[in-house]
Amino acid sequence: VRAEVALPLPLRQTFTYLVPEEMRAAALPGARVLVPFGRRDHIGWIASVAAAEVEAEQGDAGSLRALHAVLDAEPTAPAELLSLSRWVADYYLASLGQVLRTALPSVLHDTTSDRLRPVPGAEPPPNLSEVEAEILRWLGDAEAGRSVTQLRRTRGQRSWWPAIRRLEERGLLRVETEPPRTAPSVRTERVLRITRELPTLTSREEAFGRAKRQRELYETVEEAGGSLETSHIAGQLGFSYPVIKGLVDRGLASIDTVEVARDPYAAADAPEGSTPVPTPAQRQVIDRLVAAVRTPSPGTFLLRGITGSGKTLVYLEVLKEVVERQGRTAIVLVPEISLTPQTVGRFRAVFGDRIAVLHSALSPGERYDEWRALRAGRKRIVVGARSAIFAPLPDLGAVVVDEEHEGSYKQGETPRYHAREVAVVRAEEAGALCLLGSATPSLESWTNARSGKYALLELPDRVAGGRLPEVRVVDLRAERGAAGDRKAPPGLLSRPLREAIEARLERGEQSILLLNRRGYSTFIQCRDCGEVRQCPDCNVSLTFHRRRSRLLCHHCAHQEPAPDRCPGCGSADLGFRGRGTEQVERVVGETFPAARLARMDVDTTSGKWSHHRILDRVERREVDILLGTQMIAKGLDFPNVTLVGVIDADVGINLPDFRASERTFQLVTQVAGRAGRGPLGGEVLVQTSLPGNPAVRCATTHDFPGFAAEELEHRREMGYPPFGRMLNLVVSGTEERAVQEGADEAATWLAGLRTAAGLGDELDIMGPAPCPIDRIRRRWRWHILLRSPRAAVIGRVGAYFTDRFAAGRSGDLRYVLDRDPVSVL
DNA sequence: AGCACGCCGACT
DNA sequence: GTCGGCGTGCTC
Repeated sequence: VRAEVALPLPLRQTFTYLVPEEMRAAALPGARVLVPFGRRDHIGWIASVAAAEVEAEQGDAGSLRALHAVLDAEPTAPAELLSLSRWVADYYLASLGQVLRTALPSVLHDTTSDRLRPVPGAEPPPNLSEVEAEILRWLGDAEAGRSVTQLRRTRGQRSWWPAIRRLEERGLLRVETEPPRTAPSVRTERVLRITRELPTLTSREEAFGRAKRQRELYETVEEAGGSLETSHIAGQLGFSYPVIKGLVDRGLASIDTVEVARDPYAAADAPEGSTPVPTPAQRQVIDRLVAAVRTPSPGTFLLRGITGSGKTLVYLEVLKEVVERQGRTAIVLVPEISLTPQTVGRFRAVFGDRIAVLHSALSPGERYDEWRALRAGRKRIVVGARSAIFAPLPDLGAVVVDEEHEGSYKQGETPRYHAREVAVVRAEEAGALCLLGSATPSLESWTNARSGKYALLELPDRVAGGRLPEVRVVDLRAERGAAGDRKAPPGLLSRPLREAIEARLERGEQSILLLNRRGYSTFIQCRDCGEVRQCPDCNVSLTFHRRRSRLLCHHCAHQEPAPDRCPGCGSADLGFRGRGTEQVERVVGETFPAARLARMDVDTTSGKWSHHRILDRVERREVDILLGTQMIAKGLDFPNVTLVGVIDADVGINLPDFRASERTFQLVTQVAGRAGRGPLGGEVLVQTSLPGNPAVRCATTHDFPGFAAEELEHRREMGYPPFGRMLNLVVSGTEERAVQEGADEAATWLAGLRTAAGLGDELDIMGPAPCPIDRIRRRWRWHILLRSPRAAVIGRVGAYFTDRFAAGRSGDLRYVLDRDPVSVL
């Protein structure tokens, strides 16, 4: 009997192994196996087992090797998941093994935890082979045993397993496969916590004197809500341990060993008050979905509900039908950033502990626990980000994809799948309902809904008679000319926005300010020689982060101290260009000294639960003005927020990416939706230099259909999605010349394929050209965009390219194929 | 992806 | 003269 085994390598073929007699019962498709591969062992998955008659035809068993072991009594990837993974692998041009690795908890395949233990008192026979003798010698009489990994490390990489098995058979040692570790009940972490507040500037100057880095660290921790994990401070944030110690020695902070912050999701409670009763509009939508979910193939629905229209209640009612009345299971996908205790709380209020939450802060063991609970049917609903689409739920009844337009559903590394598309396929295969929800649907889904491929449902009004907030456009071009407006740099806080904020402060209401750009200023330029400080490893300028007093690269981990003079010519006249959230924070702070500010962007939320800490403060009204990047645009529901200000709606609108306009529209619409969610009503001010731009104009008039119509027209002309399908092929390498030549070669090869396959006008090859960011992490990047009206053409060409062109090459050049790219930067 | 095998410069 | 660089090629 032979098994086809999928390995988590970038090789799309499967490998054939002989299945030893005693493993036959367990060697089922989807089971994990340990196999010898080249000189080492790998964990893979059985893709299929050859039937006896097929085997007879193949002959030649001589070159095949045998499985070392089947690691599962029951396959970890049930048939349903295996078939879904196959689809993902085929569609996104990855190997089945790579997909399974992403789909299943990492403890199942990360490293083998096999331990070798000597058998006490066993007498080694004289006829041992040299390898066998070596293993026994190495193992000695270590009672606790030693791992195969250790063996490899100390004795070298080679295939040890056959010898180990022989020794095991003769009773000279034992192999114990440890079950994957489950979550330790208590984990600890070292946390730096501010113990003394320094409210005034003078007190700060006194406290720190010339200790600049300590002050920067102090303020960084302060920003993150008063405490941060030391590992994070020393790692990602780039402070050294002496700086941490300095703060402690000064008596400003302490280091505590704490039991890990209890998972806030575990404690997420039901919100106060009873579950709302659906409005007639919601009722209608719910009824249609419930009717659908009672049929054998419910299909896919797109629910377009404006911000505040109560989509979550619709989800809850559908889940009640599926889980409570039908006894089936359900998946709810949410963008990672919206996975807040508040969101989870609403689900928990109804379904209690039948819900599993899969979020990024789970340890591998915790993730595995949740996974097993779902698989065993102990939990019936999973709420999670992208990869939760692979949750092992038996008898799936519904898949909900909230904020379906979100780009974060697309995975940025292999396999580059889009969870929304996988959701549609999985639901279809399972006979489950697929429900996509958004206030600003992706143009792909919108088009599918309009063409009838999906059913369209709409919630055009806010619940409880709430109205969409009034939007005022502030034309920055006019503002800039306005005389006498010298209180703030032009373009950051216009007079109308300033007055609006002031009014909120007076009334004790809250404001949200959006600027989708981190840091203080986007680049530093010498006013004398014009030099802009670039990242040494990427072709982008470094962003100045004032609090940390450092220049950071937003594309790699590079950071360096901020210069006080130009490194090129020595001039001290440095210009800080382009504004980010840090600068907004400073200007707003100076303009409204009494206001309590909170800033929320990746720099203030890098600690584990810091973004919940910030949002909690907003909820408790300890914050008057919340400002930040796109992470404040989604899902927040604070009734006391009556003002939303968009500092610069034009950020990103001119990126050389065909989705730039769509993203701008979505962002502005979504953030505008944060205003006026309570009885107090609300107002939105949008500052822009491009009031006529369709994305900006439609967002300010809450006009999704108008935007879609206009943008779709443009996409049609250009043959861009959803009218054409695309594949972005990125060639990268460390030698600029070689990358360009590699890209040329690839393009020529593709052009030849086009001719040979008679694809003529069905395949458009654009490029090669340097990627808009043409160097990242020392690798030069060129790309070729393939475009075709037919998805099948893209699929076939992509598969051909990976298997016939890219597979044959190794070395410095890498070829990455991104199907249905979300961004082509 | 690893990890081999295989041909040309700086070291004991 | 050997150690070691990383350029092709294969892994059931």
